[in-house]
Amino acid sequence: MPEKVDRRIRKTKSQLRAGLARLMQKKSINEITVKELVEEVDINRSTFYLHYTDIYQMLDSIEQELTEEFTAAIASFPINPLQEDSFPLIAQLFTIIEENQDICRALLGTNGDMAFVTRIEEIIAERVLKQLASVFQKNIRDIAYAYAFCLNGCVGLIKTWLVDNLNDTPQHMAELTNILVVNTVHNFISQNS
Amino acid sequence: MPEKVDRRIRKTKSQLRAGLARLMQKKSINEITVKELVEEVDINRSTFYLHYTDIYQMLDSIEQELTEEFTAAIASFPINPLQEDSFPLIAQLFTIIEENQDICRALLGTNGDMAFVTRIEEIIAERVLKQLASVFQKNIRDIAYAYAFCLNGCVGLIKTWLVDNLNDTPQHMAELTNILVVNTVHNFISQNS
DNA sequence: TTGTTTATTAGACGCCATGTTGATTTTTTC
DNA sequence: GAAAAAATCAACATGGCGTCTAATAAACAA
Repeated sequence: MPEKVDRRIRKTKSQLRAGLARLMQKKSINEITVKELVEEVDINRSTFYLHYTDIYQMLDSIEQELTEEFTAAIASFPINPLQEDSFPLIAQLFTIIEENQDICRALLGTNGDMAFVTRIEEIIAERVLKQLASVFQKNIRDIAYAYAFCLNGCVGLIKTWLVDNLNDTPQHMAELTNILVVNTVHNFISQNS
Repeated sequence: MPEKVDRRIRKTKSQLRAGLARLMQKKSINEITVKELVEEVDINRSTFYLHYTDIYQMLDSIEQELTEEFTAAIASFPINPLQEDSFPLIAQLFTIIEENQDICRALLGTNGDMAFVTRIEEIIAERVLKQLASVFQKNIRDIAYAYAFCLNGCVGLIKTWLVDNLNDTPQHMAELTNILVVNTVHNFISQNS
C-alpha cells in the first residue's frame, strides 16, 4: 500500500545499491568504506547516513528486501505436496534472482555474504525441500545430511547460473533443480532402507 | 624441514588464531578489529602487527595453511580412477577438518568467508570430483550444473557435520559423500542420455 | 504555477582504530 | 651465561567515521 516513496529516495537507494554491487565484484565487503561507495556513485556522504547507519546495515537492508520477495512469492503459491506442482514456484524463484542478478551475483560470489546464503537456505528449506522430503516419510538416520547436500546443491546451481550469466531460462533451471533433488533424495533413501 | 619456529611465535599465533575463531562465532569478520582481537587474547597490539598486516591478511594466512594441508593430503594419495579407492582420501580430508574444527567452524559458519568456500570447492573439484566424473565420459549439456550441485552439496555435508559437533566419524562422512555424489551423477546422466 | 514539504548537499567537528616507530623488557636458543 | 629474537610499552600522525547545522534543490499537492 504505502507506495508513496519519494522519487529522490528511490533514485538514491538504487544508485547506492548498484554501486555496492559493483564494488563487491572487486573487493570484499570488509574493505568497502562509506566514503568509497558515495564517491563511486557521486552522492554526498551525509546522504548515505540519512538512509543507512553503515555499509553492513545497508547490505542487511538489501538482503531483507530480497528475502521478502522470496517469501512473498512462496506465499502466493498454494501448498501442494505433489512434486509436479513445485515447478512454477521454483521457476518463479529463479526469476526473482534473475531480476536482481547484480546484487545476487555480489551476495553469492567470492566476496559474498555467508549470512545471506544461510537465509536463502532457510527459505528453500522452509517450503520447497520440506515439501519434497515429506513424500519420503521414512525416519532414517543421515537424512539430515542428504537434506544439507540438496540444500547446498541448490545454492550451487544458483551460483553457477549467475556466473554463467544466466544463459538458461528460469524454467530450465527449475527442471534441473527438481531432477537433481528428487533423484538424490529418492536414491539415498532406497539405499538406506 | 624448517620446523625451527620460535616457541613464542607459535604461542602467539596460536592464541590469535583461537581468539579469531572465537570472535567469528559472535560477529562478522568485518566488525572484528585488531584492537578487539588482541584484547581478547591479551596480547600487545604491536605484536599482532609483527606477524600480520591486518585481520584479513591474518585470515588469509590461516586459510592458506589449511589449504596446504588439504593439497598435501591429496598429493600423498595415489591417483586412482576407481571410486572405491577414494574412500581413504576423502576420510583423510574429513579428518583434517576435524583437527581444525574451530577455525573451520568459523570459516564455514554464518560469519564465514565465501572465498574460503571457493577455495575448498576448487580443491575438491581438482581431484576428488573430477576423478568420479571421469567415470561417466558422456558429453552432456547441464553436466556443469550437476557438477556444481555435487560440489556445493559436499560443502553442505561438511557444514552440517561441523554444526552437529562432529558426531559422526570421518569415515562415516566419507561413505556418505561417496554415496550421494555417485548417485547424483549416475542418475543425472542416465536421465539425460 | 505557487507554496510547502522533504531530500540532498556542503562544511566542520571530535572521535577512535589504525599502522608505524623507537626504546625497553622478557623469553629462547645455543 | 651471553647473544639473538620476540614481546611490550608509549607515543605519533593519519583517515574514515558518525553527527550536526545551515543552505540548496527537488518533489509533491492544490
